[in-house]
Amino acid sequence: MGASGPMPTPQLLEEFSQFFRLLSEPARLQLLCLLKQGPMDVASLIAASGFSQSHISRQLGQLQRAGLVRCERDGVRTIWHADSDLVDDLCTLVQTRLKQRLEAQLQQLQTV
Amino acid sequence: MGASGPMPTPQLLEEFSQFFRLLSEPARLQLLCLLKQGPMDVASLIAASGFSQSHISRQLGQLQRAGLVRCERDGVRTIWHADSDLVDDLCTLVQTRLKQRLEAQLQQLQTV
DNA sequence: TTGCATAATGACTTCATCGTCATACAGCGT
DNA sequence: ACGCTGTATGACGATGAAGTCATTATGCAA
Repeated sequence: MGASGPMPTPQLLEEFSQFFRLLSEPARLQLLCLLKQGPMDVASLIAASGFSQSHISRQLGQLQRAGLVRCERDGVRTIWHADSDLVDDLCTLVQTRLKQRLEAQLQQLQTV
Repeated sequence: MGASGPMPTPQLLEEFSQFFRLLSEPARLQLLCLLKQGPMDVASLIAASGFSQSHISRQLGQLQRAGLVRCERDGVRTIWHADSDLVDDLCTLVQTRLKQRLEAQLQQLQTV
């Protein structure tokens, strides 16, 4: 009953944590959400986020290495695309959980 | 078609990233997985993980504040429980994605 | 070629968090 | 009361990543 799956290997734990670390930075999460709305070049990302050019470039690099975004050169510009629905799914799960917690806390207040 | 949900508010992005940050540490992930197997006291967690007592205590504190674990005192011992299936679900999603990526890379090698 | 615009990278500072050591706290037994 | 065991916490050094500035690479136009 309480039984659960096997313990993940240390390597897998490491990979999981590395992945989650990518999402642990609001800046990266925001870039991912912006790109989710549609492909954008860096200039547009700067305008939409307020971050510096080099900061954005670095974060996109990390996301690209993880396969969460990809880029396509258009002349002198670089158009970036979100390349996975995974992040949305993860955020949806987390959001549901956050809601449950707040509702539970609300109940507690009302009961007492 | 490519249309996606609305941009999350900055506060929500912050909450998401804080949550993912919790999972960005292999130690915490490991503790969560261990507790997933069943409730344990700190001594057992020390034996199973090899981490120091104070380190484990701190990590459990963070996980508790996020509602991912809860504890119950049994005399002088503290029994810790995993308190959510969320992490398993998140890891499952991530693992699926990692697998897809590796398979894609494998295909590339075979095609070329 | 030169000049201009866009994007990526090196070097650096700053800041947060891990992880440890030592200590304090809490509960049980004598 | 005291000691003993198990756990939590303050203080601190070390490590890693964020974010910026300056520079370099890349592509287009004249």
